[in-house]
Amino acid sequence: MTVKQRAVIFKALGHPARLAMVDQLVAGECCVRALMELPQLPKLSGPTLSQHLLVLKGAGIISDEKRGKKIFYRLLMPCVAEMMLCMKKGETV
Amino acid sequence: MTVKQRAVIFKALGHPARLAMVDQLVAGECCVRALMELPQLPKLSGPTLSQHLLVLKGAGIISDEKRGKKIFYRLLMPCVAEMMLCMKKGETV
DNA sequence: TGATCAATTCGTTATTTAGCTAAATAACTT
DNA sequence: AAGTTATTTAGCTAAATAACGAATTGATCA
Repeated sequence: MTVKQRAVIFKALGHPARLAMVDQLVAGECCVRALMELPQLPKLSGPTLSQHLLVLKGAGIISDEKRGKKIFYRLLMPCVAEMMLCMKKGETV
Repeated sequence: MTVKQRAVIFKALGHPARLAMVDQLVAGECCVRALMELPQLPKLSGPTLSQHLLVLKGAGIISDEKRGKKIFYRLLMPCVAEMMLCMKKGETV
């Protein structure tokens, strides 16, 4: 993995809204509506969230799958999930 | 550790120049001149690098110490070092 | 003291990002 | 077929970021 590739991943995670969504996705897949209603997010518009999801997808962190009229997002990188848990605990940082 | 705090850290790591410098610091402390000459960095000016170092410092990822006329930077977060090694190997991601 | 080296701060410019509203698409429901 | 729900695309503005050269600071060396 090159420096550039890694930078794209970190950059994507470097926004509170995107990080909050990833936090949620660590617990399991979600549709956009559910992500929109997270209390940690400072109520952003639907389109704005959609853009953030696109950024995460572009970085390869999440994937989406359409089922019925909903689109479900899922975390692709287990390592990211571990990192999140580690950082949230505040251990070692 | 809150979402915002974590986002600041990821954001700081989300730039190729900063990530390349962190990569180098994983191996041990460095002065700015040494960091400027990293082959992975697309030759940026001194002032520009200085700003990037400030961002990393602001995020709490590195610290600096003046010794003689040089300033040495050092990595503060062991967890970040581990993450880097893990990602570079490309395992699990 | 004056020159030099290491790094930073300042002031400016170009680019990118974040957010919004309005409009469009896609799939279900009646 | 028309309406509803879920989400994205388009087009825009304001704010943040990245980069540079010039000037500045602080410490050593001659």
